[in-house]
Amino acid sequence: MARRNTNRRVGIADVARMAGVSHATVSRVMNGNAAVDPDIAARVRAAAAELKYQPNPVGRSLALGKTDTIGIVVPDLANPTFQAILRGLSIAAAQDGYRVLIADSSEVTSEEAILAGEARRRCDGVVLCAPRMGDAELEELAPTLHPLVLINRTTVASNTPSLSVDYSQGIQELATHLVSLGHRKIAYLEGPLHSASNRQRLAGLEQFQAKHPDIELQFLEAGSNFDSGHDATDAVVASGATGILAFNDLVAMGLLSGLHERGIRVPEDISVTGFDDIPFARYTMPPLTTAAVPINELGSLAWRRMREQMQQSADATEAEESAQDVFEPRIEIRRSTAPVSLPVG
Amino acid sequence: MARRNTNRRVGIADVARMAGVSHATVSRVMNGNAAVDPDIAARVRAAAAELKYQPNPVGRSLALGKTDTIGIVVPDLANPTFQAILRGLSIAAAQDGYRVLIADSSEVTSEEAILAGEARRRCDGVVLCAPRMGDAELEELAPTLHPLVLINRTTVASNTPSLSVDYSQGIQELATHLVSLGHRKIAYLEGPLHSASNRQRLAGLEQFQAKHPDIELQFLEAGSNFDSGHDATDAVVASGATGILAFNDLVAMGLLSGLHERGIRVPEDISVTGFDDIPFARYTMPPLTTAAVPINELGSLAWRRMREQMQQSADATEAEESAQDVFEPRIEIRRSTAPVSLPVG
DNA sequence: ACGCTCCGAGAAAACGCTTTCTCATTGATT
DNA sequence: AATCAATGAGAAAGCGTTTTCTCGGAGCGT
Repeated sequence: MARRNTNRRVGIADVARMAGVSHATVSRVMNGNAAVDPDIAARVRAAAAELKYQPNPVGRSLALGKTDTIGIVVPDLANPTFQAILRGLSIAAAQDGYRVLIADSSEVTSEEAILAGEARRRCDGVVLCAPRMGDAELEELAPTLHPLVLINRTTVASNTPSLSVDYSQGIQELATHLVSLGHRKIAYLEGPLHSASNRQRLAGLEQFQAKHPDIELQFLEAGSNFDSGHDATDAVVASGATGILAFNDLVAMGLLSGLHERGIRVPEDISVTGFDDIPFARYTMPPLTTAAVPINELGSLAWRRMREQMQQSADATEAEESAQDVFEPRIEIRRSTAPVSLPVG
Repeated sequence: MARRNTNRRVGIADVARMAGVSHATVSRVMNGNAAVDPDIAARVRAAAAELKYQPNPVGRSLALGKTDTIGIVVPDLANPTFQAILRGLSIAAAQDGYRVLIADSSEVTSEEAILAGEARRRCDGVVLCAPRMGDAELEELAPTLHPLVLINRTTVASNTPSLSVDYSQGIQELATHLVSLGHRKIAYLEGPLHSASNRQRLAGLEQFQAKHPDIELQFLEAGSNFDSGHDATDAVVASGATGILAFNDLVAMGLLSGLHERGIRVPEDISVTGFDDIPFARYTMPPLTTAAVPINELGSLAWRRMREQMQQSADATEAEESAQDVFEPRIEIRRSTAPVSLPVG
């Protein structure tokens, strides 16, 4: 015996007793599974209503082998990108009667695998955002998490869908935009060093450099949040670059603020670009030129891929090749970028 | 029988078989509950490790009568305030080994009660943010949700803790700040009409009016998001007010942007205040004068109250008077407010 | 050497539900 | 009128744990 019987919630047995039928019958009418005599069904329903009976989800989960819940693991819930993914996912999942369980790893990479595993055990599937997890660890982890959908990561086990943003392409377009405005000295404010999406941007810039050997491209350390952009202000000024590609909008905004404090005008003196097009990007002063990622769509597509995968593993039609969705960012030209001003002198 | 036995996950029975002991013993060593022979314990642990056994949380939940999960229902996950509460809650709860389950009512008030009930059944407790739910409905719902903690609402059933922000006080301080700058015509950009926190601000302004009968106070409809602030720009201009109290920072930012588009300078022509001090408030142009609510703290305190309550209902020490925490906003004077400019002429 | 106590492990019940299995009852068919 | 199929409800097993209950065996005292 597990718990004292005191204070029990109303259970299926109570309804059964009140309606004068067996548990089984109550279950049947609640789920509309098998044919049951209309009179009896009515009696059961009346009893259930009278007692305000609501099936215990834990019991159901155990019997059914599903929890109607999916987990999402994110590195940092303070990041607008993950907030937006979470939101898109949550809304889409809710439409199908699923809930989402959060696991915030607080940027502690070593916890991610554990959290993901735990989430998977509690839920019917996991959406994993783990930008800094090592590739090897991811490869090992992924099979144990199935159904799994990856965000901004891919795995060789090709039956796990992944959604990603083409950061390489986006950053190249932003860089090209700056060049088209006449900028010749460009600096990239790097994101976290081990972040997969930072690596993609670097790769994109390498391609860009190859195409534009005449452009002077510098790399400055920054990070992924507002403060790291703000802190990078001096380095930016020292670099002498006229066009700045920030890792993301947050970093760009921090930089904007730092430049403003030093009386450096944007875009007259320096052009700045962000990345992501978070909701606030259009309201900075000046409004931020950035690469727009349809992030809510990403959240809801994540759910769709998850659902597909849960269905096909229910059908036991295993190992189907899964979709690899890549979102092409669309650059959004606002007023933080402008033609380079004439060199003094 | 519920599911086909194919593809089963490794369960306690497998470990028991491998170690040559009973389920019970495995459970005992996994939980360190009773004394078990060190040799046997070692054998069990070895088997568990070998099979990578991880207890099924659903089974545990059923046996233990707890899920180690709490639910939070929010009206809109896009709102930075709720994002921050969620985050604070999630991090604090995680520290105690609890996870949080999200229920986003998407502003559909009629769904809130249902979502809350469902969340409660799935979880060990619920944090409820339901600013627009009717008082009567809340009174009826609250007892069924226990352990429950309310955000920005109170209930007469005084054994449910509630955390709230003193919006009345905050808005009065902001208004007083404007007055001290010489503003005599002030407009309040109202939030959603049925929102409890909007009502509190109105009440605060009523007190303010009583103290300052000479001030001309106008009420303009707006809403709770950026766009509603932006849309209210014309009305603001038409009102002739020189000091604007926006419902919250989002509305203020929208207004800032609208005013900027019309070439109206802030703070030279019009002073604007927000409410909440969301992270972006300090980075608007100009930085926004606002009332700072320690929102992360609110999230973590919500968890503490929840935990206290779960403990005391475990102790069966029922009906203890619960804490009603009210946070006093601290006004944060930035550059969106300034002395009123001399009337022309 | 016998009986008593104590320790520790297995058997089994319990958590709350779903679903298969089984069987009684009814209505139809020959 | 007697057999058969169909219908529908109850009994019971099963989901994966934890925990109580029970009991065998070892250690102790006399």
